[in-house]
Amino acid sequence: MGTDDTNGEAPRRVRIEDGAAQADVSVATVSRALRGLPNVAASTRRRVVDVAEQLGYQPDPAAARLAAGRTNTVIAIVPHLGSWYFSNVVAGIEAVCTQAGYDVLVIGADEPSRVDRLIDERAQLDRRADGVVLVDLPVASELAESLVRRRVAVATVGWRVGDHPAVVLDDPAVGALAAEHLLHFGHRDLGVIGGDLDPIAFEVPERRLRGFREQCQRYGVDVAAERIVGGGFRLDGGYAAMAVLLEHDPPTAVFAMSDEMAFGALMALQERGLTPGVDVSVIGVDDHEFAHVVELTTIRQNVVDNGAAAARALLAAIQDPRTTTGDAEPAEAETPTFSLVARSSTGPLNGHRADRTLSSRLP
Amino acid sequence: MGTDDTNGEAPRRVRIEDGAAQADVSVATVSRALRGLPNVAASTRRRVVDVAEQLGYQPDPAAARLAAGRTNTVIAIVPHLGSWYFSNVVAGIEAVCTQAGYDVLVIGADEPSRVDRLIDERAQLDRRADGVVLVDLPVASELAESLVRRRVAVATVGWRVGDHPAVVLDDPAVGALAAEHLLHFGHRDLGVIGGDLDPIAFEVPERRLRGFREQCQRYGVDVAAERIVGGGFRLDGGYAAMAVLLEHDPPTAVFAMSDEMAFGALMALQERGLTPGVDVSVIGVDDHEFAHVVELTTIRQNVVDNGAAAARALLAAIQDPRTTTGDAEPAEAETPTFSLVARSSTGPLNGHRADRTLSSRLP
DNA sequence: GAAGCGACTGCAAGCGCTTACACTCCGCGC
DNA sequence: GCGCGGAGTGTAAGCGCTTGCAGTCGCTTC
Repeated sequence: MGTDDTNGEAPRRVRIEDGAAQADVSVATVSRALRGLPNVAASTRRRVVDVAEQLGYQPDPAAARLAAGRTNTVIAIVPHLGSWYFSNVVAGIEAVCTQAGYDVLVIGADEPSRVDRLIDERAQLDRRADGVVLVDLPVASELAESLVRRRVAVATVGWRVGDHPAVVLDDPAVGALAAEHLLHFGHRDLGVIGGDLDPIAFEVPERRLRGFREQCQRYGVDVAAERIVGGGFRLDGGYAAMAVLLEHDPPTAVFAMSDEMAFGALMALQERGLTPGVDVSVIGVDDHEFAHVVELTTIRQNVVDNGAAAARALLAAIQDPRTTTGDAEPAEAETPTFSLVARSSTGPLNGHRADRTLSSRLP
Repeated sequence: MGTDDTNGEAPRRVRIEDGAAQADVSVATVSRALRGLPNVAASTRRRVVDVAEQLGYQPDPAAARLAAGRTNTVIAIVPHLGSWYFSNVVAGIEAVCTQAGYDVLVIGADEPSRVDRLIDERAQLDRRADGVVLVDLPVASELAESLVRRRVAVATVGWRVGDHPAVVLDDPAVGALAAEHLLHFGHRDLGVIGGDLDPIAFEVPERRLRGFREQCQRYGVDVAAERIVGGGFRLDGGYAAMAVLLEHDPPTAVFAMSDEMAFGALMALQERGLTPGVDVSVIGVDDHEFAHVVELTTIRQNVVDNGAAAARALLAAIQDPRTTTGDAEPAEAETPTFSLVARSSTGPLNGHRADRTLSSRLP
């Protein structure tokens, strides 16, 4: 063990015993005082905190982890780090966790197989983190349980596993709201752009579609199967899907299950000289920051908040002692809100552009 | 220390000594064998590796960190996790580091002050990671040096600090290429949308502008100061900037320093019934995935690769023993490549739409 | 006034690894 | 035939914390 290699004049690290000596207490007391544990006299705590401050002492995370068996770390596993949706979810998770003093480890699960392997016993997730946020990752619930058995809290976004805290948009309601908006405008020939988030199958499209259809049925409207086209939740998928929809017997209004797909759909329209909201109405989901620029009607959700809510629920689960004993109340996360944001990409069936103004264009 | 609380039937962890016993060697040998260290007989190594495999043994990272003083962790600090550019850089970093067996910790430095505080001695970055990637964060070089003194390798993206490995686009050349493209089309009335990445001042806009102007000068063209407008590298900023440019004596071509700003600029044009590439040419930088959809001419760079390259250089620096002794060769990172991607948002001065086809529309 | 009880504090045993150092062989040179 | 060096292995001392347990001490409570 290098005791004193003075080559790079590396600053000597302040250890807990330095603080203990300085404050004239034992290391145990320093540890307790600094972590806000009970059974420390107020005056002692003051003194210790002051000394620590003055010395610039902070406990070594590795040592603390080893000794305590807690890592103060949260892992965020997302299908694809670079995409708009996931990166915003991660941003929300990071903000909350960092604030709470937790480190955030990110893992991109670009290959689906990687997920299982990750959560697998081997991966030692339990040695790395106190909790994991699974974002839109359809892991088998046995895997989640195996995590919990190993004392790792689990929270999910967009996907529900067992009764772990989950932040899941009320997708059927979102679908219904989209349908209602289009139906209300008089549209009866409806198309849907949705489909799997390739290569990971997940339930969101199905749920949104269900709500959409149910609402249509209330109006006695049926959505033809050939008017439901997959778009893979990506821009080019939306573009291609709209092209398919326009090919034969085009709908007058289209529900795209994400804004990115809606953008692609809009491009396909424009390329054909069709005006969104007049010739064909398009509604998306998310309220992506580009949506207001292209005047896309959409159903807004706050993606960053979704991540933050999941993180909060996760931290609560971590800190709830009952979690480890297995008899915890399922710590339910806040349900995300959503709302319709009407812009000019949707309009009444007969294309009356009416009194629509541009006032809502830009912030 | 809880020795055996059988409440949740938590699986007993496999420790190194289990492997040692099983393979009939000492723990030291197991440690060496598993980490590929020398001085282990091939036969012994085989045996140990097999046993570890069979037992599912993997060393506890916390214990390894504490004992070895290495963390096998890399921290990525970015201004804003949710933005397209940064999240893609992070994706590149994550891919490389995970591949190499390093954990990736992310920190969003949304408030600029947070950066200094982070790198500050207090923050114990050295106890958390072996290396840090600073993405477009203009930290003072003293801070970087203080990190190095504490044995933390540093690599940067978009910004150069001391002679640490840096992945920096040749911004003047990018500016020049943009200028050349527009000038070549005959444009002489040029506008620029650039400006600080608020709230963090950094050099990129300045460098791109310099190259742009120098190229213009070679054509005897001058860019009027009032035609250089800040856009904050965001979509709405680009929109607003284009509005300003159009207000009075509009340029015939505009260089937007990022695609996001260019998208905003395009919207501003369309809103006024102006056709990009005909009435006003617009060129961006990045080749954002939306660029090909709106037919934006741009200068492509591979953002994910930039992150990956920085990570590779960082890992090399971490593993290079000279780094710690201070006399390391500055491990230079690969220089990112860039290339012009011509689409229809730019065109010849007099708006001849010529033989442009839509063939390059979508993949 | 003795016993009892909390509130504090300290002692010391780990947590599960890594690694300096010591040791044992074995082959080889002279 | 002996010494030597190097390869391979083991021993054990930490790494810097956390925490169970065992006090210590000043007050209540009968």
